[in-house]
Amino acid sequence: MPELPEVQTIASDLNEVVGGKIIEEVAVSLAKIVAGDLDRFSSLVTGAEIQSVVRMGKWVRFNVNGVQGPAVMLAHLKMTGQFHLGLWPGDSDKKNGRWDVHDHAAFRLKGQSPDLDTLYYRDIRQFGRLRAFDLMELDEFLIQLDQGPDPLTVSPEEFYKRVTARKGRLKCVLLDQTTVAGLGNIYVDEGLFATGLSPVRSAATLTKAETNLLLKELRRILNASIKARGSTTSNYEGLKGGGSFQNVHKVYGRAGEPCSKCGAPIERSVVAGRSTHHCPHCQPPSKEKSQA
DNA sequence: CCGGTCACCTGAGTGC
DNA sequence: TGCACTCAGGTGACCG
Repeated sequence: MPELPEVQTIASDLNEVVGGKIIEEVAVSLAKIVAGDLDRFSSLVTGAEIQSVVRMGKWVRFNVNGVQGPAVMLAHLKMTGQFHLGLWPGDSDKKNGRWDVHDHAAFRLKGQSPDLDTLYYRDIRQFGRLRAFDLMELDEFLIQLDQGPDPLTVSPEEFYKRVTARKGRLKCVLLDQTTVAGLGNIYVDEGLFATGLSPVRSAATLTKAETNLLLKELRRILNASIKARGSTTSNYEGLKGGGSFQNVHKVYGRAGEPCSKCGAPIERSVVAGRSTHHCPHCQPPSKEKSQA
């Protein structure tokens, strides 16, 4: 589900609402949602104070100060992961909450208002994962993950180098989190449309001017989406509600509708196994951009 | 190195 | 109503 703007929204909502809170108790109702050893996870997280919550690519990163020192909890939401507040799951007592079918982990927070004392992780399709590390383990994990730089902060030179170092099709290269980390299907389609680049163009053939423009357009779109709290199509929302950026998508989810630049119908195709939306007139596969 | 396909899951939408 | 089928914002494994 979520890409960079949505994860950014989720992380900053969390930072505001649970930053500074202490995790008093952890419960996991679906063991596979925690990657690695569950006891290790619980011992790292239980009793820890949440210092801050930030976005790292498409990961939500909780920086915590645990009983045995600093630690980090990472959440990858994949398609349908969400965080929401509720009541600690209990039994008969009316004051207790209940597991929803799709809630898989619960964190009881100290100092939270008594009617919403628990942060739940919910995930309809169960693709997402939670993991926890001490700082040594985190280093190892991040090396193995090999995420690229953030598209919002990467330098144009670095972006040019990373994109053109790859022989694959532009769309695949941008979706690959080792190129840059945070783009997904929606924002790649939107960025390519805004730049007039074909999704199937070989990444290695891009000029410096083209990658510069692509980066500029991606940033413009990502920042506008962050302002709108992201795009809501089905299963996404932050702690404080969903976003509205889907209303200004130019190509994503608009197959058959007229292109906003030239009026030609937007085409849907499949690239890299992902549904891909582009204007065949404004984004021709040849090297040259078509300027009417 | 590269692309294609499947697998992981549930639910919403569509067409018969 | 019901059933069969397709699709979904992500990634990782496997195969040729």
